[in-house]
Amino acid sequence: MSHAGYRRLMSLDRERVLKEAAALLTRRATASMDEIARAAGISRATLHRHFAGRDALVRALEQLGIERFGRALDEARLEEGDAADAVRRLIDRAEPVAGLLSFLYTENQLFEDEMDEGWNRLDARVQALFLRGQEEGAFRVDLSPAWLTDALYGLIASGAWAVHDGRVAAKDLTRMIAELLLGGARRRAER
Amino acid sequence: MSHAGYRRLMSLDRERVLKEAAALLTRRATASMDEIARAAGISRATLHRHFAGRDALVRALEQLGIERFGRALDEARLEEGDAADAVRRLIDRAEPVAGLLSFLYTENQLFEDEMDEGWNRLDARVQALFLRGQEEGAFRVDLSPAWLTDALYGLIASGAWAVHDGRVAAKDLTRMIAELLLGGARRRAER
Amino acid sequence: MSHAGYRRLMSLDRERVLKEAAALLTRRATASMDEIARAAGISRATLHRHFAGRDALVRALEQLGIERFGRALDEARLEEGDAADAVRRLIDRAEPVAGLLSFLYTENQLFEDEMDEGWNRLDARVQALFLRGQEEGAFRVDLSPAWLTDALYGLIASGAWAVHDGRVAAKDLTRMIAELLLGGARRRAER
Amino acid sequence: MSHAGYRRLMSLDRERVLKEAAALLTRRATASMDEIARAAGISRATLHRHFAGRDALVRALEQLGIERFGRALDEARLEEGDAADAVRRLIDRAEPVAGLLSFLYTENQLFEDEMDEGWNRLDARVQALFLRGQEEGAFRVDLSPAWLTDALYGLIASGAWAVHDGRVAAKDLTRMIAELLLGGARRRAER
DNA sequence: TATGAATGAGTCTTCATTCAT
DNA sequence: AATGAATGAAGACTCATTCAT
Repeated sequence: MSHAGYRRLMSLDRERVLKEAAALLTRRATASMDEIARAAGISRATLHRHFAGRDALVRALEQLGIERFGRALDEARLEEGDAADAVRRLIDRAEPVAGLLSFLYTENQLFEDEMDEGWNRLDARVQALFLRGQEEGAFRVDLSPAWLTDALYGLIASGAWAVHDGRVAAKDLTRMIAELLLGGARRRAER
Repeated sequence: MSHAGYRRLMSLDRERVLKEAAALLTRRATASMDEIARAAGISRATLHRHFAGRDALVRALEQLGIERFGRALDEARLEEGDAADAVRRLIDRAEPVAGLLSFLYTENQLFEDEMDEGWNRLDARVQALFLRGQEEGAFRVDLSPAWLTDALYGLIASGAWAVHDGRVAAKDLTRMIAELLLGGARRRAER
Repeated sequence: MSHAGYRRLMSLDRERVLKEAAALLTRRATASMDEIARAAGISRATLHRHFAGRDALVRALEQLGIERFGRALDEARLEEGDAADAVRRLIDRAEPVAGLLSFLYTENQLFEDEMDEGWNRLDARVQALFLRGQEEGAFRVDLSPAWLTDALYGLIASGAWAVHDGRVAAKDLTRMIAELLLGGARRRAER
Repeated sequence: MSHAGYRRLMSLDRERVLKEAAALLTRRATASMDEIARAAGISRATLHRHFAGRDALVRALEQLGIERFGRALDEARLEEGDAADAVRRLIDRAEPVAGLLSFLYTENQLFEDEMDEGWNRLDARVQALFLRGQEEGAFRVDLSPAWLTDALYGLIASGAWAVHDGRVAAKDLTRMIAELLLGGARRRAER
């Protein structure tokens, strides 16, 4: 087997382990390295060979989260068409990444100040969407893009919990988040 | 000092420790018993005398959280006046409890199914508020009270983070949450 | 109240506590100071006022054990009459002290070498009884008085367990120990 | 080294640790996990890897004690030949296990009722020996097999102590126990 | 004197990590 | 490269003892 082939295999393996770790840690943030290893079907020692330590694993998950959220933003084509529709697409695509991002957010309270560069870039893209909506006259301007962005994250997170706990049907999730974020709870005169 | 005085002091002491524990664990959910004890200015052993173990401490915090949120609901007078105004009062009062509730929510993933009776009662009161708003024609009916309730929690949580991270001014918090929850991001025709 | 009266009261109290401690530790050698205090109906702190520490308590129990066993020897009138009958009386009187002595024996493995003077005196009295029996021609001489003494202790201890676990009736205990110790298991030609 | 070799080593290792633990706990029942680990030449953590906790270790020692005592019974060939001779062989073989059994007996006061099945089987074999002796007319019938069995244990235990404390010579032990148990202290007319 | 409260010292246990095969 | 074994470090918990009232 070629050297490249080897590296490719390793990479696939690593990705699989990462995926399992994400799935497990998303459910239980305090899962031990042992549990993670077992969930991935490898030994603790091997897990440590893939990721130098717990921190390294979390950092790798961070990259995974950024990558996934980045892809979600790409797929949502934030710059195209009606801003409200773009928000709807964003919610739809971002929702599967909610658990992972939520875990990373909680986990990284420690490293607070050294917020990842990559993350900031993605965050800026979301804020830019809300800014565009305001500039186009679609969104109100008395709520800052930064707040609308944070609010979006919060709604996605609580929406994910609501589905997980069975209080909201999975198929309604995107619509409920979008409707609330865009239109709010108050009844509108015209609609 | 009288016997009653003694008992009162003990109670105050316990409450003080609990408060410190809440403050610390809200900031860092993984704080050790040692850190908690030091934060409260007592020894680890004394902490263990007050609360039989970590679980007991968390359960006591649960009661504290429920008590505080209950008081917030009382003070917000949910049954009085305009439903939208009641929501505003609720946000204002609930916001200081956000951190604690958020911690408890995360911590109790383990005990998931045995959700506290007391908590359910409080949750029902919030849902009842949204239902009243819908019945009075103030709130839209295509978003369930359960979801509006979860959304409120999510917005309060992300709002608290936004303030904590300096993205939103503390004094604006209540208004921003209320405006978004009630009116949404979309610009209204009439305003 | 007179000074002597005070001391007398204290002494009574102390004795009662000691008795409770003996009863509890005989059952569970690892009982904590807390349990002992509660069994005696006083606080841990008060227990510590009576006995400077756990060691002091055990030493006091040692004295109690020696005193009780000494009284048993006195009551058995070891020097009087038939040696075999004296052994029977000894077993009968010593049996209630068995638990306490057993506890002390186990507990004092640590202090091994500094065996109590008082205890040695009592032990010597028992050995003297067996020696007398040998000299009078009643007991065989190929088993040393020291071994017969140890054997007696062992049989009393296992007898106490057997009663406690319900394998032997309490009323039969003295007879069974005495018969075995004196006559052995083998069937005799003449009897 | 082969895989089988690996597994065999592990097993040997575990057995060695168990042996050291038995030796230490027999001498001092309150030895800490740390001391046990050091006695076995491993770290506390490794000890915990071999035995999930103190309870698990004690339970493993229980199995070891049963196994050893069982082997002693096998080697004593209780069913063969003269019952008295079988008792002598039993004492000779059981004596090395005395310390361990004594420790287990004391330790398990807590679990009292759930006496081990395996142990009961062994106990029954000893009782059966005494019953056989009675049926063959060799042993007296006014002392129950159950009591003779308990008495045997008690004599072995006190004999072991007597040797340990230097009151009886190790080489005489078996004979002294056997003579006392079988013939008693009283001088026989015929001999 | 008696006791509720406090604590230092120690034990058990778990975890992330390294080692040796 | 993968893994069973080993371990240092750290956390939870308990206990005997002391303090302050």
